[in-house]
Amino acid sequence: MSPTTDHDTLTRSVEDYLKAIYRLSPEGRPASTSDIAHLLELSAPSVTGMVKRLSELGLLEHIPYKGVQLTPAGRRAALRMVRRHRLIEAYLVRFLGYGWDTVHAEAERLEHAVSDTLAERMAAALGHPAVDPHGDPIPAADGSIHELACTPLAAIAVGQTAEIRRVDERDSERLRYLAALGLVPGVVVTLLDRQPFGGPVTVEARGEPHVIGPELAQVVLVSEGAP
Amino acid sequence: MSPTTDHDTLTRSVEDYLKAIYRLSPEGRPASTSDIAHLLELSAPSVTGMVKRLSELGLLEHIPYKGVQLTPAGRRAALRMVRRHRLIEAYLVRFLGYGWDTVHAEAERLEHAVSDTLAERMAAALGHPAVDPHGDPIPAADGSIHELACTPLAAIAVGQTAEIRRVDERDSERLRYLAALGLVPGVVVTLLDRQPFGGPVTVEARGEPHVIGPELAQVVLVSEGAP
DNA sequence: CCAAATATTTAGCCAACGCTAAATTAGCCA
DNA sequence: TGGCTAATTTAGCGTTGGCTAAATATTTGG
Repeated sequence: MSPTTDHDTLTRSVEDYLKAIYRLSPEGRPASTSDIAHLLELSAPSVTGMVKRLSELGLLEHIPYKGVQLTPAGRRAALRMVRRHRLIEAYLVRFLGYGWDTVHAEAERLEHAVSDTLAERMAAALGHPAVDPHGDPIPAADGSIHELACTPLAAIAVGQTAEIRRVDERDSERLRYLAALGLVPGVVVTLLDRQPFGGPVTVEARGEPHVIGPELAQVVLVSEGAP
Repeated sequence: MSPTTDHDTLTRSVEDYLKAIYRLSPEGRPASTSDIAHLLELSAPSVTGMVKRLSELGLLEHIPYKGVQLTPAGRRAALRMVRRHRLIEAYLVRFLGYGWDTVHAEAERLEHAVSDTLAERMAAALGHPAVDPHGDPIPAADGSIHELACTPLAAIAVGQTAEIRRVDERDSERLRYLAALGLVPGVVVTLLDRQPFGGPVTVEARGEPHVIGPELAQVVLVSEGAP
């Protein structure tokens, strides 16, 4: 209820900044100016300028040359955006024929336009899902979120079996490729082989072996718990 | 395919101006600066300024001190917004529990954020409806639209029977009141009485008589063709 | 421990879009 | 037709949120 918490006074840009800072550091560690600039594809001075305004709005704290941390109000606002984004993705995939590789861009625009009411109606229509189509957890309306403990596929031991939980959503090419291989959340995989020095790994999914590069194996998150 | 037709280069503001100008004159008569200003709740000088920019973008033609007319490109862009707006309203009422009195504000924001793809998917999910929940016709994707010939309820003859077709969507209070009276599109009414000098009219709807003021009777549009 | 490389901020600029106050034009009426 | 009023435009300004170039701080490697 503080004036800084008042939504709808937040600009599209402001919302993007808060979301970016949250993504860079969900735990609240300071995030660097240049990381924010890189993530939002903006120049570093633009970020410095906006950061100054956001800190005046009480949404974050800025220690010059050191970094930026969301205040509780900033974090709340960021989580609200994350919730919307993921609910929208889930809704579009479930009800409007979107694929997991195409929802991101649409959600990126819609998240700034939906009201709280609409977000909650979508949540209800979906049966209040816990995760979005990429396995990312959807924060609750009260701002609580539990990230489930995952490790990159690249990091598990050879011979180990695990379930795919979550895949970075941002590159649609990559998502299409992974879907073609059947490497989607819920699928159980076994690591058959790993080449040294950052080489490719071989995984078995649905009885089929696949060789995938290390950077892919880094963004596919799994958790142990073979059924 | 001309550069001026390229969508997504259009700002939220630009889209609002085009829509407003279209609403003020669907037939293409010149619209006045101050009418635009009034509709958008902006100052007249702001409108003059934007009008200059829009005419440089090739979206309208401006004869100073005379008025403004959409070019074909401007009209296309306006109709695209109108289509989205009405599809969104229809979708929200049909699938997400909105009432006809609450959809307008939500659609007003969403129309700027949905992609063509999403608009068409909503249209498909709805079965390509011809009208929105207020009876306003939804332009086709190719920009064609047929306004059905209607007369204000205030204008029909005493004793005449007609069907409610369309109600101005913008005032939710009014919409709620009309819904409470059962005066919604599809309902057949008979004009029982009209008081002179802009006095109230009495209509019968579903066997019940209702006395309504002249301004209400002006925004409820009917067409003759009692079943 | 200092210098070079890197990160960050400051300075100064621009475009979009809003505003008010003042000037101008149009339209009307005597 | 001349002037009054109302509509419209021009002038000048403010905010948001970008940018580049230059200055400054930090970090790192020799």
